Amino acid sequence: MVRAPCCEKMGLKRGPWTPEEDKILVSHIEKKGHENWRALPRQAGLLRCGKSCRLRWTNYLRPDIKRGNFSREEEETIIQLHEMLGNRWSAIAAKLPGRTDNEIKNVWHTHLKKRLKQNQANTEIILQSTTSDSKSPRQSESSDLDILPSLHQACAPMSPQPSSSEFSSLTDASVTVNNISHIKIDDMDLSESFPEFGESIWSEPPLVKTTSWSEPPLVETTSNNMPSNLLTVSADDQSQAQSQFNPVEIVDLGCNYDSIIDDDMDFWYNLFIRAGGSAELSEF
DNA sequence: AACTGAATCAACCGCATTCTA
DNA sequence: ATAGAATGCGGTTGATTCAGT
Repeated sequence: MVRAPCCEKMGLKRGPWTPEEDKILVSHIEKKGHENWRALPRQAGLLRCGKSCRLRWTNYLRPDIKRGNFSREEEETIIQLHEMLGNRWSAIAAKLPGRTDNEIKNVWHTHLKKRLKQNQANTEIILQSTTSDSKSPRQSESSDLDILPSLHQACAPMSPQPSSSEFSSLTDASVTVNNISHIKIDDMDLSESFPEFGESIWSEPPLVKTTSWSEPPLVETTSNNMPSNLLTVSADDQSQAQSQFNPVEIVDLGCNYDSIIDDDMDFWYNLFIRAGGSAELSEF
């Protein structure tokens, strides 16, 4: 049995809004504001519930609403923010002036989710082809990082595609500190992806650090508990060879790994995904 | 032209959270 | 401190439009 809708129960109108109703609502809000949504329809003379009026105003009638198709930039922003925030549509909408949570949610479900799925499928195909060729001498001698260019191509719609020369500069830029390889990811502009953390933490290019599975998770952070620009990537444990990507560990100096709260974990996890990784959180 | 399935998007529902008396 | 009201939010629905046959 379905619970009767509140509007119907009270003899109020439901369904699509008419232009007349829109006019009444807009002119009432322009004159008196919307301090009390519950009382508003009665004051305005509308046969609607307050909830319906609020929704109509916030999703359609608000003067600052931007109509029309989403730009590529807006879509990229949604994808990046969704990686960080998940289905927190209102939080995502807050970063996109003129767009509503409802609109963003719709775009996500109708366009972006499909696109990401396609990207993921492309990635899997590429990875399968790279692992199935493992008998070739060149492949067996190569570093796990060799998959990065093809991985990047698979993710192309999500991020700018580096040229082959850019990729060679990527690997050329690797350095070794304490027997750990650090590879710069030059093509990622993480300051755009995570602007709320300020410019300071992105002042250095992000690094990917390769290490072995046998090592305990490194924990490395800056003094203000902000994320450092290091990710730790396993490179040499054969038992993990079937894994599609190198596992990435959180690098957070001086901070108790266990004490990282859920939101922080989300941040790190999303940062890892931005770096091209793919893993369940439990793998950490 | 008619039909059908897919895509789109406005609107609703109900739970969670915040506010207020 | 607490209960009820108000509001916010995310998931879902269903009417409409579009594209393919």
